[in-house]
Amino acid sequence: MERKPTEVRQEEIRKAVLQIIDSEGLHNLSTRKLAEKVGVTEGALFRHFKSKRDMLLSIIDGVEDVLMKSLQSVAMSDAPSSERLFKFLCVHVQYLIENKGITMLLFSEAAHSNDSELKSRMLNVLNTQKQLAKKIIQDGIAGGEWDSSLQVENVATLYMGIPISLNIELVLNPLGVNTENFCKRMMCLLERALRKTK
Amino acid sequence: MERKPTEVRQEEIRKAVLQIIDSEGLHNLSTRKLAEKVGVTEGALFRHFKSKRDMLLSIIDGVEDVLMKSLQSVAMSDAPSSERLFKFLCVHVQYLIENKGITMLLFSEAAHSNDSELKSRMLNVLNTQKQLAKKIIQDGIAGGEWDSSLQVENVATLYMGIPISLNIELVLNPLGVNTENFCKRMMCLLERALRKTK
DNA sequence: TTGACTCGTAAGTGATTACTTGCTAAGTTA
DNA sequence: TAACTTAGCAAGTAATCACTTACGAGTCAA
Repeated sequence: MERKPTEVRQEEIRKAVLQIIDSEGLHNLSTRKLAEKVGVTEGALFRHFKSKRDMLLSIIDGVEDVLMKSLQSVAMSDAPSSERLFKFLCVHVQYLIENKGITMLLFSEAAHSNDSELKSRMLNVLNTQKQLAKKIIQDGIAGGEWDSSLQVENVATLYMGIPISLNIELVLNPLGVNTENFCKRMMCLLERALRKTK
Repeated sequence: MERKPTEVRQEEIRKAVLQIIDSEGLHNLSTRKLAEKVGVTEGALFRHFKSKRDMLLSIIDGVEDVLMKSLQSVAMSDAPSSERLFKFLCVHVQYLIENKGITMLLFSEAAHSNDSELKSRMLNVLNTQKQLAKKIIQDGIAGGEWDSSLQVENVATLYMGIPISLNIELVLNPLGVNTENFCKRMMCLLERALRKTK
């Protein structure tokens, strides 16, 4: 029976939640499995979070504090647009790789949660990601880097599929995905789509 | 108490399963909700499928028989590659719009199911989609339509994100997505990425 | 030393899960 | 019409769900 301060256990629980979602899916996330993974009894979990829902909300807090702030600062920087877009994609993908359950949690809860606070916060994260991507693309077009006949909205829609493409890759090919180069390979295609028609 | 032949009820049940997955997610698909939606008791469901698992397997049967066969025939046709790719995307997207729970079911079960038959069939569907897309792209490059410096694999990865981008759009913007033009808008960007660098 | 506080356990709680049982009436065939 | 099959119902089942309760043991300040 190992005792740890509540902040440490909370972090362990959040990590375990994401691990279970990543490996078994949200519908297999039970407090029993979670307790087993953390190495405590079910009762102990509720010492640190008042409900399962609160664990998920705490995870979103982390996404907003870490990922969204980074994305925001990249999108608002004054680097050239193509550099910004690449950096944006890298930060985005890196975070999803290091926090593997997030993609499914975000996507699944944004679409299907019957908890309106949870749902709206998930939707907000997705929507903000898209708006930031749009800003970069818009800047690149206005600044003459990219083709002015492009529709910003469409490029942003295409962009939003990319992080999930990575998840599909990892599922189809769990061993051999080159996550290092993933961003470069996708950025190369985005650049081709964005460049000016001469 | 309305009696219907088992084939009719089976189809009603499959539709109801997908409706629930689409609107509330796989983790909210219970036999209770399902029975309510179909308009029978829970017991009656098990007259037509021997388990909940069997309902999902029957849905995959449909995906393989209808969607995959159509995609196959489009990919193998002798039309120009850009026409084939557009048709491929249209057939793909059209099916997902008409069977709205499929995307989440495919994606979620392929990644997370602990049922190995279910999982491998879902993976097979995703993998086949990607392989067919690769064939079209490869043909277009070999035939001189598209740029020979492109990596087929990367374009196919990008392609696989597009149907899910549609889902994200529908979630972010449940009323106002122009699904009519979605394929055209995405195809336009794909064409830009694929065209030759002069 | 005592008393408060914190983090843990074991053993519950009622609700919900997928699924089964025993029965009945409608439809079909002999 | 009688016999059989099919598709429905109401009322169960054990298992699992998220969560609670009552209690104990370590830490630390007064």
